[in-house]
Amino acid sequence: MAGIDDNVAVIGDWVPPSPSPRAFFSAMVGDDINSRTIPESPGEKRNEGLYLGQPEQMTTGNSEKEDGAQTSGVQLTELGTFSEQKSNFRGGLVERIAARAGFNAPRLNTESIRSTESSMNPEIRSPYLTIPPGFSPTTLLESPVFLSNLAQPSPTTGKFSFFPNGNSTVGSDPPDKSKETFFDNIDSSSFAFKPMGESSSFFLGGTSKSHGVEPAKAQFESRNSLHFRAEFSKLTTEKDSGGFSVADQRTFDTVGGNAEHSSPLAEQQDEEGDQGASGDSMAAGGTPSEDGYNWRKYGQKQVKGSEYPRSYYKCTHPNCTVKKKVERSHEGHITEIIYKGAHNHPKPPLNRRSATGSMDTQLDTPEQAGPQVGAVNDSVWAGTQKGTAAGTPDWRNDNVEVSSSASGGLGPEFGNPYSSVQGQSGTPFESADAVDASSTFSNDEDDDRATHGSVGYDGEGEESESKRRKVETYATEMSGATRAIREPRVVVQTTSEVDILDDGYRWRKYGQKVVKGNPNPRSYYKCTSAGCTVRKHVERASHDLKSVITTYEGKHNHDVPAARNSNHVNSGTSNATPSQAGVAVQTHVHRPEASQVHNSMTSRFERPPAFGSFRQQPGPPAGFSFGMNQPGFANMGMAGLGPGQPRMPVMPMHPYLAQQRAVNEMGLMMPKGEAKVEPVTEANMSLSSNNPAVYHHIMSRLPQM
DNA sequence: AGCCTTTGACCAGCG
DNA sequence: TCGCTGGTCAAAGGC
Repeated sequence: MAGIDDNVAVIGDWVPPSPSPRAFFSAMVGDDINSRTIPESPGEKRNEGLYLGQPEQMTTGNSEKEDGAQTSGVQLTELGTFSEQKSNFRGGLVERIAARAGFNAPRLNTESIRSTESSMNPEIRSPYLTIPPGFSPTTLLESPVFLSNLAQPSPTTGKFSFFPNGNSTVGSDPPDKSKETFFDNIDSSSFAFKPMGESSSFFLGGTSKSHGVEPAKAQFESRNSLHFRAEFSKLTTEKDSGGFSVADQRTFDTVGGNAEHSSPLAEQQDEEGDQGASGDSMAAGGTPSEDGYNWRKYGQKQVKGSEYPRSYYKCTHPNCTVKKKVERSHEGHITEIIYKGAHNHPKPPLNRRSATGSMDTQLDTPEQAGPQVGAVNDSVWAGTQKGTAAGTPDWRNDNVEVSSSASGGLGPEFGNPYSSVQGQSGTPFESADAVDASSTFSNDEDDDRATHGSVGYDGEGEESESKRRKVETYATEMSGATRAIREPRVVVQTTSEVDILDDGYRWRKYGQKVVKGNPNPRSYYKCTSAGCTVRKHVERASHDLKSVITTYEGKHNHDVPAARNSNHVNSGTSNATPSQAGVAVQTHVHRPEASQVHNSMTSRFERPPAFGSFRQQPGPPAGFSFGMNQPGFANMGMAGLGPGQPRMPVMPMHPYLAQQRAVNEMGLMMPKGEAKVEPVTEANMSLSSNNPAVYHHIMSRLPQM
């Protein structure tokens, strides 16, 4: 998450390159994806073309997870293309990101990627594999750009600005005015969560965050939609399992979860995640600028539980107290970014770093929203993202909003950015790499809290607490679990009543318990898909009953069930999930998230980007809800954007991205760049609903970035 | 000259 | 009370 605020959100900066959110929306809304006229940069277009162009493939892609080979094949192809394209772009994400971030984002190895992809196996895809060293999912998450592209600003990055901001332009083209208008409207109204900054999803549906980008390792926490946090925590299976005690004790399958995590794949992923994260993360977190804000490194040290050194950054803005912690792998990939506090100022002009790339700009935007807003909230690091404030221009407001209405804000914790976002109100997302579900759980509690807390929590006191929580959480996760294993964890916090439950996936409730710090019982769910180890737990935020915090753990190996996809928003309820209430919005969001989670988790990103938290506002804009809500591609699909249907403009971003966006909007930390990068998104948008595939693709890309 | 990074040391919280 | 750990400070150096 961007600073805490801003966490990760790398994405934001992208704005320029990527199509503006508006464009996306517009596209989504009105036009068929195909019809869309969003201009893209050549490179981008290509990507899109690739991805988008082949919705079917995308779909297939979805299957990828499940089907490794075939899909993978497709993906590979796409990915390969992708990567290549990226390279072509280069301006591409990586570069952009780097520029933005100020750091050098490792470039993707196309080759690597290809190979990885080629491997097709989900495993192979593991973030590591997939993600080129250069990319770290984390980065993406963090990178404001990413989000920003989406339009979501992330707290961290401050990009949250979301659509409104320059992001909208993203490069793309201006959709029809009508569309634009649409967006505009949306922006203003719909996106309450702008504040979210980090939380990714948000943006539209929270999805925005784009976590996608960062999948892996980084955990994202986006609490409310507002904030997103991307945190990377490694969970140990044991922890989870052990820690996890359910009051009800029904039967928790947690065990399995743990095991799962421990699975080689998981490990790989974790590792990858780390790597990827590092890479990406670097961009995101690593470089301060990634999120569009200017950071000054004031310290670095080796943290006990962490494999990599942790760098401490302060926002250089005069009165801004936002800080962020970034862990990078030796390779330079960002493995974790934690934002603390919310920016109380708009993102600085691109200037140097930001200037670096259009991407920066974009990134910035998104993140800004998030973290920035949160200024006040400095909750703990995690909270950084809090700032999330949703995309509102006023960071501060965001915070407020966020906190108050969870919905709105995402904590930036995740940096609010990313991560931090979590906070408050919004729905935070955490995507951590928790490998083990079980572990996750145990950790989750803490984590979640932390995350959430950070973001959301209003008062400073809360912040402090939240920080602690986060810190603790992280520490716990980090240390406890060996990071090695981290699985991506995504925490999505939605303000609304909506649960993430409806994420399009099928869930089986296997436990419920009251966790410390929250009088509200937490329900544990497992994905019912065969072979899928993804788990999630859902609980109401103690501070805001309206806020639902969903934490996803596990990877990913399958797409959203078709039916569900179709359900998406409207359907509202998801299978297992109880809450449907969220209604469309949530649904979208969730789904995306879920999908994201699944995908992302699986995806190479070491850390999954936070899924979006999208905070949806209690009442998602009607029109939007759909789009907005949709955090990720998945969402899109879910949204009912069928392949044939006009997709949501939302973009086809893959879940992560979406999430990121969300986050950004939330003000969370989403990774910026990548997502943004993505123009892809746009392209993605064009993609059909098959989000999963898209996600993957995107994911792939991102990392590459 | 200014800004940022690096890096060792210091401080505070916690068990 | 001690030790550990995380977070921060601040001098030195580089760009």
